Amino acid sequence: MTSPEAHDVEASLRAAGLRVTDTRRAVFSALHGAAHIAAEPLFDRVRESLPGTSKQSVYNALGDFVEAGIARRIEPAGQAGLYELRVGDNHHHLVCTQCGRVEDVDCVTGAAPCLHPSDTRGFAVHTAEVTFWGVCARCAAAA
Amino acid sequence: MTSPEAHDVEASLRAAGLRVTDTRRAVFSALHGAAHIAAEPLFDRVRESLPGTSKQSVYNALGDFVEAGIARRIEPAGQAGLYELRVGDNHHHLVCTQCGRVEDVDCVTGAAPCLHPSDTRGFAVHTAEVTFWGVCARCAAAA
DNA sequence: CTCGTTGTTTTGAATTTGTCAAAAGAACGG
DNA sequence: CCGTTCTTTTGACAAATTCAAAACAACGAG
Repeated sequence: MTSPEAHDVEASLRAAGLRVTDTRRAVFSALHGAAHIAAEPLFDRVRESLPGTSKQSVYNALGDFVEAGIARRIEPAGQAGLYELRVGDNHHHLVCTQCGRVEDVDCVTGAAPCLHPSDTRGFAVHTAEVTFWGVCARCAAAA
Repeated sequence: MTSPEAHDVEASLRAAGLRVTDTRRAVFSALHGAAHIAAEPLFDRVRESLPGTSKQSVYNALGDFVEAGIARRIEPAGQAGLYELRVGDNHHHLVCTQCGRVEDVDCVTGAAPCLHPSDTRGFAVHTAEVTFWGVCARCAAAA
């Protein structure tokens, strides 16, 4: 299941209430091939299958996906935004402080928000985003 | 204790191994007056007490403070970086998804990293950064 | 199947939030 | 008080988005 059937892509887009276009198909497929990817490299990938695509269209598609709930945007401090198709399970992220590598980790304790602040300060909390910072195996080995 | 004694500021800077300069004194004091503040508004505040200061100097001072460990930089997705003097206690943040307001919350469970991923994926984890997303009381009231 | 509406893409500029570099100036240990 | 080293200023530069308007395409109605 490394590349989704065209039908699956279309179905996903339609199910999200989005019109099916070449750009969106290509962006969705490219996202499918990477756990987390920034707009720029994703743009490069999209251009491989759909050469004329503009960067703005990629940003549009990504924004639409996030708004529609079929993609999620994360933004580890110091990096460009990353997009992922894995949504709805409130999973968390490991980020390497040296090379920036990002990996998924399952949620520590159940469903969103999965954690509750000691004092909500009057906020209606709906999500707890957890980012684990550390050094990845490769960077540790290199040192 | 809304504004620190000049002596305290100097002592803090020196203790961090930093030379004491007008810019740093002003930046530190301005930071002291706000729990979290972005570079731009902080620059405005600094200019009130030290009009000639350049934005670059403010960025320099903030970067130096972070490097020296006397300030911390957080970067909630979608916002400019925020600086805070509260360091060393691995506390977390509540962020309003509507207005962007940020509040501190004490760490849920003890000291850093305070949480451990279910699977470290080979990472040597040293910090768990938790961001609680929700709607603040004011925004909830406005809706 | 064709049209029209509505949503999408393109193009190109603009914005925000910083970083880089070099020269001038200031801190502080000796 | 001097000299070294660090800091500040100035101004250019850069990355990652966002904005806006005009051209274009999807797709439901007829």
